[in-house]
Amino acid sequence: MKAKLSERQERILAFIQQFMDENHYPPTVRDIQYGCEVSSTSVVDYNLHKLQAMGYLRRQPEVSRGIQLIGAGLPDSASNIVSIPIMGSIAAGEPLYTPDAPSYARDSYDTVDLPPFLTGDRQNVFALRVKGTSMIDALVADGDLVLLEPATDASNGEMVAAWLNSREETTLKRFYMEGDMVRLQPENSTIEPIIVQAKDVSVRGKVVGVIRTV
Amino acid sequence: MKAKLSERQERILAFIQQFMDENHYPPTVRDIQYGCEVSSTSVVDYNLHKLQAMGYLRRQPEVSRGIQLIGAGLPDSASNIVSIPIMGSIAAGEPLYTPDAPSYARDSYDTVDLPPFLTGDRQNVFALRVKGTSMIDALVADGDLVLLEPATDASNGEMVAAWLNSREETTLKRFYMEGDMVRLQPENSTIEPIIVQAKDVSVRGKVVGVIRTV
DNA sequence: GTTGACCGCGCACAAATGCTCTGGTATTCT
DNA sequence: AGAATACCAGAGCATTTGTGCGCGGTCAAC
Repeated sequence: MKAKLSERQERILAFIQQFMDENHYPPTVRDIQYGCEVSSTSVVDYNLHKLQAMGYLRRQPEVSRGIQLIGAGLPDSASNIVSIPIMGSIAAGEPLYTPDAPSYARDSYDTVDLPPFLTGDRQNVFALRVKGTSMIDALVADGDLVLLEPATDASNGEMVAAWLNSREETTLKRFYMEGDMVRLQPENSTIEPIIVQAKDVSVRGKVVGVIRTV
Repeated sequence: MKAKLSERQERILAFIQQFMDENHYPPTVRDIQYGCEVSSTSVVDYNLHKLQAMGYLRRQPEVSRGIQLIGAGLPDSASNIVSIPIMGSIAAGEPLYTPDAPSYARDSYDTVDLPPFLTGDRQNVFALRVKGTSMIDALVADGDLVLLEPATDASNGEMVAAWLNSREETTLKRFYMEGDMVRLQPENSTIEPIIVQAKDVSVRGKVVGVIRTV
């Protein structure tokens, strides 16, 4: 089914992409015709049918601009994105975060748009900007963005953001409950774990992702 | 300028959003008419003009489906996503990657959809899945997704994917040219750098981002 | 009441647009 | 060579679709 594309088909495909980037709706047959210097709409129609048969796009019959590109054969479901608020930074102090703030209050924060595969089906995911290198043993660098799901407790082995009374700071570690002690294991196995009384540590959220840009 | 919306206008706005989520092109005036149970197209037109004047959307005159939502709060769900191919894995072996494959040949790979802030304006960004813990000194864990920009050389201090002849493996390090030697400095400062002859190392790409999901 | 802004309704026109029909030109197959 | 196939060109039809126009209703101000 995946035959090679003719030069004209390549061009049409590229044009559709460009068109949808510039305007935010699909082109008409005639848009493509002029944009690709084709002499007839029928040629465009012909090649669109070909491209559809090869799975590069989908068309809605009888509908103007009823073209949607199918990138990489994915049936388009991945195209919606979610806005995640960046609710402060995490370093030594406590990040400013109120778990049950109304969702509309998210408007007051910066946000990042992310594809849903990063958040799964979790609700109320938020992000924190990491300041400093204190999380380096959790494989998190200065400037990284950490995605968190609000939580107040965790299962063993989960990566959590935990508040340590003794140090008065929040840190990212793997969580292990051992009797009435809690072991906070760094992601980096060459670093020693922290073991504290359960009452001296409180979970703030579970880590669901880390994003680093350079 | 930001007047309050009538119930009908709210509904129209919501319908446009829903419509663009389901199909991936804007609705026609009549789509809105039937979708919002309005009795006439002129009413839709009237309200669309209103909404446009209030800055909720933009219309292209004389153009079918020439509607695009703007406006805060509504993440532009359809566009602003780039598809990045996952071109293999990086661990001990050489990742399979041909730099000048035609762009549509990307179809043969899995892809991830990412917002553009992760790639900047770089071209041909691709992704590699990290296998194993050998990159842990670069703050990269097993299963992470590394975003790379193709490159054959690098400036000092840049994070690169480098092939080491002596070890026959690709690794992620910061790149420093020092005379005819190259120092590959781990991101994690507690780990010692690798220093090799310049001829024994070849840069494969620059790291532009790291993504971790748990 | 009268006026006028605001909003809705129905209709109709003209442009935009998808699609088809006919015919042509290469290239490949038999 | 003849037939089949793939692709293109031009013209035109039928539907889709944006837009304008006339009319009616509501409501507050005067």
